[in-house]
Amino acid sequence: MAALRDPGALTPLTLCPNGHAIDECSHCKVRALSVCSALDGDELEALDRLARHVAFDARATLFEQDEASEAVFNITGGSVRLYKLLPDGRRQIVGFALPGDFLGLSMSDRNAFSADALSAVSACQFPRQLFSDLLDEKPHLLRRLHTMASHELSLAQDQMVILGRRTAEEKVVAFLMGLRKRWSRIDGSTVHVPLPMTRQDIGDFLGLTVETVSRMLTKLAREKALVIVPDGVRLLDLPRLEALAEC
Amino acid sequence: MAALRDPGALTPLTLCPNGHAIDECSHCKVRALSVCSALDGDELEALDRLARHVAFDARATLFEQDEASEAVFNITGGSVRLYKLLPDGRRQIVGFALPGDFLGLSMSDRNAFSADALSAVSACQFPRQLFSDLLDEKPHLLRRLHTMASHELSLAQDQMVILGRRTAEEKVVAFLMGLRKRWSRIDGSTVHVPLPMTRQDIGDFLGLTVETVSRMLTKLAREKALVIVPDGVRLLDLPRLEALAEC
DNA sequence: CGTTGGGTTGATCGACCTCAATAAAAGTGG
DNA sequence: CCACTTTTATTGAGGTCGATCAACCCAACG
Repeated sequence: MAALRDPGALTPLTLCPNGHAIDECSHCKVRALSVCSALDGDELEALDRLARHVAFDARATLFEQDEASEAVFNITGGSVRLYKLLPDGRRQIVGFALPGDFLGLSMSDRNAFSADALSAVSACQFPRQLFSDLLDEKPHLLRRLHTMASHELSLAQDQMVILGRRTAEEKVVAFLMGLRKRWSRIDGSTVHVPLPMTRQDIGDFLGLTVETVSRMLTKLAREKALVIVPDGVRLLDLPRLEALAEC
Repeated sequence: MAALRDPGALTPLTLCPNGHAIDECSHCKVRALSVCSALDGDELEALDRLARHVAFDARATLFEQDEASEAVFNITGGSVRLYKLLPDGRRQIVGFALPGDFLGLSMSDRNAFSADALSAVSACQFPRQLFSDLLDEKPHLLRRLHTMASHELSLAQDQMVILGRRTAEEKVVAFLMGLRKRWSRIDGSTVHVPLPMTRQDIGDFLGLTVETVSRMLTKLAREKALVIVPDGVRLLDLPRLEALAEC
């Protein structure tokens, strides 16, 4: 695990040769959440032969918008920011990838967005074309991928409601509640919500400015709905927060 | 086709018995755009056995948010509004379905949104469970569905940029340009953009009020960037509009 | 006809943005 | 380990874009 913090690692590092990968997978903490779940021994083996276990330093780029897509990733640790840039510099973050999330669901040949590491990130990397070929051989894997893509689509539509029809306060609360739900599947935590991204990132995800995000968080803290802690928040008044996030 | 305008048709009508359905399909105008494309004879036949050709009057409901999903649809004519409602009545339209579009890509057992007809609509309807079973037998069909879902996801992410990081004017222009692109694949038109939805619908899609949508359209018309015509707009200054929509 | 549902236009208001200053935290190099 | 810089976060004052409220027009239709 020391390799994760290798200060020179601006490019992916192979943590272990493919020959040992089965061992890696059997220890994988996000197996049940990831694309690998619900695959039988045969399928998992085929998938595993394609996998390279890689790590990225915080701030490293996984891939960039409009570039040819060479690989797809299954995130096993850390968190990743996914965003689109407008020509004039305005930025919209389209999602944050957490452990268990899959990048490249669409299998398209060009990246629809950029992705970079918010913290040290570990991932399983698969060559895109080989992974795509495998999908044609393993319908079970394809079905799993489709289920994950459908879930992503559903989250994207929820985000549309948040962006289009909610107030600044509601946006921030909905964001926290949504993130809390996702973290809880990973680390089981209930009231502590780690925020590995900056206020600016949250703003660019919610269609707000940094200042407004900061103001809303302090307002919620002043009203004792939550406490701001180092690298995150602790939720205090869940009923009130759930009412604000509604549905 | 008279059945499409049957005034009593609040529930789906079968346009033809299943036995004739192959004939229906061979005449289908949106075949190349829809889920049916790129399927071989065997697959198309299996799909066809499940299909019921149905029609809805304008304003009819195809299905409602949170209800158990009983069927999936392939739209063959007309247009459909897809939306989510907040408990307090605020509405976010998550998309407009045009001919060739598929409703139910996610195959989930509950509808993530409501759908109702903006105009008279014709569609191929498939029982959800049977369609899902067919996906397990025909990987080719699943792959096609996944490709369509990925495309939807990409559109949803583009919409996030529009909702989160664009001005009212840019939103309206981006909406028109996006719709133009979609219509052009169906009817080949280039500068005429039919708008079967109300200004309110456009507002609820873009996160704006009716008044703002109306004001932006008149502004664009005043500046000779477009002309407002009955049931749509005609785009005049494409370079200017493309510049406003950027990327 | 009157009624109803869309659409447009104007006047006013307020939620959020912008600009600016400061504080706190995290690196960085000696 | 401590000065120094850089990045991130907070807070305040003032401005603006789009919302709200209200009036009116127009076409469709019973």
